[in-house]
Amino acid sequence: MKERLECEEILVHQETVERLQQKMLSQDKFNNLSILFKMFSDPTRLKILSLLFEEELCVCDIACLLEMSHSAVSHQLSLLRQNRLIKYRRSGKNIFYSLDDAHIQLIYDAGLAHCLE
Amino acid sequence: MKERLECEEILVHQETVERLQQKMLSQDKFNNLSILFKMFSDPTRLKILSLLFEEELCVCDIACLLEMSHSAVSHQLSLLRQNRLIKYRRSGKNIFYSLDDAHIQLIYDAGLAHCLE
DNA sequence: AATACATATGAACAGTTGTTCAAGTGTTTG
DNA sequence: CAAACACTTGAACAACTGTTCATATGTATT
Repeated sequence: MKERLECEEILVHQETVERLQQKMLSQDKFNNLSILFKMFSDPTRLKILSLLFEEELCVCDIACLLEMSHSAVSHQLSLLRQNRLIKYRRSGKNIFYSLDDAHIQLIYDAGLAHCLE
Repeated sequence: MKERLECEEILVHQETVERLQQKMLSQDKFNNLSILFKMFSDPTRLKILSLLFEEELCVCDIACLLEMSHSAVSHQLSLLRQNRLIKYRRSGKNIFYSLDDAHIQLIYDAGLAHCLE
């Protein structure tokens, strides 16, 4: 705390800091944004999303493709659903998942472009 | 395991699964991508990045703007540096950080666009 | 109605993450 | 060169994350 005050008064580029302070988004927006990116920060969820870019799939299909238990997949789908990245529809015994929003693929693609340099 | 085998042989859309299997990226790529997105999955790091989009800043500036300890900021900067999102240059006693790659802002902006709907 | 099936959910547990505290660099200034 | 400064680093710890296991829900079939 003492550190910070010294810094603020003596060392820092005062005008720069004040200008940037105005521009900064609210804590809430940063929190929401971090939650969105958190959805992309796990390989299992990325795999699921990449599959759903191609087409609608049921839990069973996804579990097979990922070689994971239905339960593990279902938990991840639940997270993606809660955060509005995907939606679902029931068809008889199956539940089909698909993307909820075209933005999602844009975010994924922007990340992938960076990774592939 | 038994569950999965049953699924693979009886229930799943066989052609769909096989086709998607071909298309899927390697585990390595998914891992790298998840690490990249993990950098965006914390509000503190998002704040830092958003500041660096505007201009080069020293640790002290950032700590002031975020009202956080130098140490906490430095740890986050270190992570961002290790993962090549930012670079730094020393100038006397100060170390100035800046973006390492224009892609970074594209990813951030794609996320923000989604959040703001 | 009873059973089987596809998926969901809750609890529990190991592994990871982000912060703090204390101590350590490297640079400038007197 | 000693002190002050700007920043980094390592250890430690609470909080969070992702998986597993066991159980529950809802739908179709018999």
